[in-house]
Amino acid sequence: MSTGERLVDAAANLLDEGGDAAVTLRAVAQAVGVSHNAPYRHFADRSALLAGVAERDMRRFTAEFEAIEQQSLPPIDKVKAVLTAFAVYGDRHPARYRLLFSDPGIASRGGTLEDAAMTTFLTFGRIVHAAQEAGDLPPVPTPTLTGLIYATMHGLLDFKSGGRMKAEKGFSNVLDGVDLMLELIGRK
Amino acid sequence: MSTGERLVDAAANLLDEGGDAAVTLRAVAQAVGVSHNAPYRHFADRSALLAGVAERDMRRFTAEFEAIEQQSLPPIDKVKAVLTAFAVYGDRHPARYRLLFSDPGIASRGGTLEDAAMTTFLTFGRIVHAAQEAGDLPPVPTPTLTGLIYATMHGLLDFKSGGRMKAEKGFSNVLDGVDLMLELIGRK
DNA sequence: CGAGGCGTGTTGACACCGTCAACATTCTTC
DNA sequence: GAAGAATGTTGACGGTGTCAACACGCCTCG
Repeated sequence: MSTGERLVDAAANLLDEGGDAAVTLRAVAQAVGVSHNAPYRHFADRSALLAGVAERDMRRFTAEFEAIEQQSLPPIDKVKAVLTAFAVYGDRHPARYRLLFSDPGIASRGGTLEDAAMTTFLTFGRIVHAAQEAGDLPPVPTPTLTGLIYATMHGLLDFKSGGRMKAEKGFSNVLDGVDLMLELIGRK
Repeated sequence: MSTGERLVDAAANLLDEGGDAAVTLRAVAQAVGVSHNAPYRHFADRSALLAGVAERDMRRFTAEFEAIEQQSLPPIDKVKAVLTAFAVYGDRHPARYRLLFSDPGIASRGGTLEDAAMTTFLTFGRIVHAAQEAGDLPPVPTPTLTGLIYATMHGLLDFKSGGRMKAEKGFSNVLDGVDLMLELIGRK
């Protein structure tokens, strides 16, 4: 594994253990066993390192979704499987989840990360489209519906990972919210 | 205006102008015209100052919602008015929006801010409940439905304010997404 | 074969930040 | 009017991102 990859790995671990604030270039370098300035040989600055983590995880999402797409399942169950994958990731790696889907300044840095994010979205879009054709989701334009489901999922997860999903929000569980949404949205 | 209030004001302005990173205790102090350590006489630390901004804005939301509640409008239009208020605020003050509804560590600091957030949610809940009674929203439990609408709204706004609402997401506008959601969710 | 360039790593420095401690001043209250 | 709290100031500390300068090894090409 190259030093660059090891830096991304270490940054991801620190993100899991101590959140965004724990990802210090110095701490990352120390975890890999190099000097405090070595990361600059691989990433332009701290933000670029975090973008590296985001891009790696985003590509993993795409791969996971493509695997789901090719399973033999009812189309609506594939949609649920994708949303479950989001929820599991958000649960296990809240700081990384927020980095990928909520951090400002990471999304807008353009380049390969943006491409990866779009690919993930388009993959999900194909799965939504199949569920529409099966009649399990309403026949509104696919990108719009995909965006709406995506955003709902994200809102629930962001509330949860930000500590804002208390009793008064009416859910004990993100997936309950997802199921309710799909039920309400689904064609009657 | 007390120095404490002026500090909150200055912090809110810096948030609008340069985002979270621009809110330096030293910059806030300078904007108010006091020494770099004066803020510590009013807030325990940087996080407490930001929580002060969040609480002030959260209470303003509650007041705005209560005003909407008492207008003479069809119940479903009150729901839309509330969601529009969210959207306008998120558009004008993205960094503050994220502070209130997405920042981890601000929500979980407990105390009066948490109370204010719950009050805002409950106020919105009453407005949703009225729309349910009018038959414009499905008769699922009100806290659950309120949470779902709240989360969807938040997901759309968070994508937008984080620079993640591109063409491929299917919306040019947050309110389009909100309208679609209400339409899909509304009883047929 | 050797010289030069480039990728990689190191040390050291700088400005800036949040925070703490100590001291000064003003306001309140009995 | 004195005591004490509230408020403000100066100065220092460790930690952080980043830049500059230097060192080493590998590849390339004349």
